[in-house]
Amino acid sequence: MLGRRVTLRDVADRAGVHTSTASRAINEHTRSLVDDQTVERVLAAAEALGYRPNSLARGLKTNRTYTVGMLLPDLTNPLFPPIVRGLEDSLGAADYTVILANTDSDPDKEHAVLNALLNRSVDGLILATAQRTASAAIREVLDGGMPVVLVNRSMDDLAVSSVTGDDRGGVRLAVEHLATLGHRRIAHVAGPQHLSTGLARHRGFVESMRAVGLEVVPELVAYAETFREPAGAAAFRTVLDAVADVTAVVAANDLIALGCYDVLDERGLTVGADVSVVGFNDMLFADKLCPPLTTVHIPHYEIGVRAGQIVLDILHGRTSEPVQLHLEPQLVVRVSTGPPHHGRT
Amino acid sequence: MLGRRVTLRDVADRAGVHTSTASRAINEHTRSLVDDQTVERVLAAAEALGYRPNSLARGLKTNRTYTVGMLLPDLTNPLFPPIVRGLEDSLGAADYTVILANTDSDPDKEHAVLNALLNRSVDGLILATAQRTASAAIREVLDGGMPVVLVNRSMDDLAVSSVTGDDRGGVRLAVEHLATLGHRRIAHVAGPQHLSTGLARHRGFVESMRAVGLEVVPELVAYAETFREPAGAAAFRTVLDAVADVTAVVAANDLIALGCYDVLDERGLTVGADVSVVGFNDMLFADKLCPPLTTVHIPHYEIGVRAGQIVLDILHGRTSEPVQLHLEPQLVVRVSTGPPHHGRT
DNA sequence: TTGAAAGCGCTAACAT
DNA sequence: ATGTTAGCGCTTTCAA
Repeated sequence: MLGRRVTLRDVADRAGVHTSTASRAINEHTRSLVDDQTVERVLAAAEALGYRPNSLARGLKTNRTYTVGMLLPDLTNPLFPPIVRGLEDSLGAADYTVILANTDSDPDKEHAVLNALLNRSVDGLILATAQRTASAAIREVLDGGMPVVLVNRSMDDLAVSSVTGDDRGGVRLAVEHLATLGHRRIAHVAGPQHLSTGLARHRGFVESMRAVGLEVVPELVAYAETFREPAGAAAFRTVLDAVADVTAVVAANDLIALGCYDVLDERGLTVGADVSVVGFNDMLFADKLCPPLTTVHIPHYEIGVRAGQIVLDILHGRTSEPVQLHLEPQLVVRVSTGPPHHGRT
Repeated sequence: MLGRRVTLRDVADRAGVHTSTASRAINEHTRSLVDDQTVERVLAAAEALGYRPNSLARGLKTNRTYTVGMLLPDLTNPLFPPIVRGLEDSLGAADYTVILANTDSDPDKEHAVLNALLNRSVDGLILATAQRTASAAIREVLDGGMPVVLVNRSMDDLAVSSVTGDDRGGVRLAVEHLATLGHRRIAHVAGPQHLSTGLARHRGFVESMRAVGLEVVPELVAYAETFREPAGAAAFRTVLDAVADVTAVVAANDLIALGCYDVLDERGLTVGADVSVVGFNDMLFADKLCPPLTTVHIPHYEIGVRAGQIVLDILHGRTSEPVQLHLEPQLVVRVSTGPPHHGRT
């Protein structure tokens, strides 16, 4: 086993054919060009020798690496593993490999890892890091004609395909749920507004509040600087400090909801009984939290799957136009929401 | 930007040198062979043209891809993202890329994805999927001389390097904690015994119980078929059915601990107050569970970092012998443990 | 249906 | 210090 790797040449020799014939026999889509018996001999030889095609050589020749890069903020954020799995599963089925690169939401790092990906001649790019307006580096990639699909977040530029949850629709579900329970003073801890998710969920909040006949005073809305717990907590504190009779809050995501939990805890209030909290995403263990979180489920695995299919479509030239997919959200009612405690106006 | 990719040839032409000179100038470790002024001209030309080396061509020539493959059961398991991040961070710093492959703990799938990785000529392999005895496919890779590092789990074969938590020591911490609280009838829901983690934690349990002077009757130990919640629940049920006065349980990991939570819930018992539960790993959100889980923290990110360093050592030829690293665990006491409720014998 | 020949972009002897 | 040459393993015209 320490010997040289077996090459197509070895296979061809053993089968008594030329390498080009062996190549044709082994490559599914040229196989029809060669005699059935020859195919069999070649395949047998390949099998016997334990041949594995050298994908570098193939890629060098074909200008295809069968590799797709994915930029994401941080794999450690529970949002991403399911998306990545979906992507790997759909891309893997077509013999594509995905290479992950964490940016830690740092533009310099994004630039660096993007370059690393491009150096490896990825055939396409999945971006989970999109801002509403593209950075220069991303702009360049887009303009260069690289197949790109956005996941989770979209850009204002509709010329690039994206697969996201239905942010506005999802928040509507949350607001309607709370309104139905009898809440009237509903707060929103919004996410960063330079991200499509932060913006769309905020818009969804305002819209739906109006739709159910509730007033949105500015004090009911605070903006978290990031989608993480401490920022969510900080923002929610400002709301509680500003308005006394809040009975419910729609958090822009589950981590922000967790921040709201912390704040309520601090103030001796009980999540669910005193103040209802709704999250967004239905991340891993949302059902195991203290208390189990009512949240809007987004099919993250499927986001990955669909994104994979879209790059594949582009790569295989069977694409039409850029698409914006908004996958259907679903409200999951758990323990963090209930009727308002004191039925104030 | 739609034009042909710029090659070394283009750079060489612009700099007025031969491609081989350009190559030497661009490659850091041959740069000293060429005149300083020439280096400057080449680098300037590369910069101006936006040259990026074709890693396929380079790899084809050098037989190095600067790529390391990682086999893991499922990225979606909260155990792995931190390990992967650690790995990517340490490997990335040396310009290596990691390619992930999920096996879903399915031998056939493992075989398939392993092949996919080998086809890509990975320079090394990180295995988070190791069983105590290697499968034929893994054996073959090992025998072929591929640099391999095991993470999280090790093999009985000490000829292969591994980076794991200190399983036995970790469980000892858990048992001592419970014994100190006054527990005497302590159960163990063990993990699969064909995995080093399952075995070592079980051994650690038996050892430490003896060390603190407690008896281990067979009924106090049950074996979960997998490291997941339902299997943990099933196993714990058999313990509770067999022995009435259990006041605490050491779960082989956090997910199994969650299964124990479920069972106690079913039976109207309160975690912490009625029965203490200790987990293992300190996975994401272990502190947010209902109730927050007392568990043994394992530095997963660092496991990844160290594993990356070890492959790098092997790859750079500065390795000595295979090593077995056991990173130090730490008991994190939270709410799921407390003194036994009824002070029976 | 198969073979011959060229070449993808790069690196590494070898020669100068 | 630089150029010449060959070739990594594969695919793909082109010719037979």
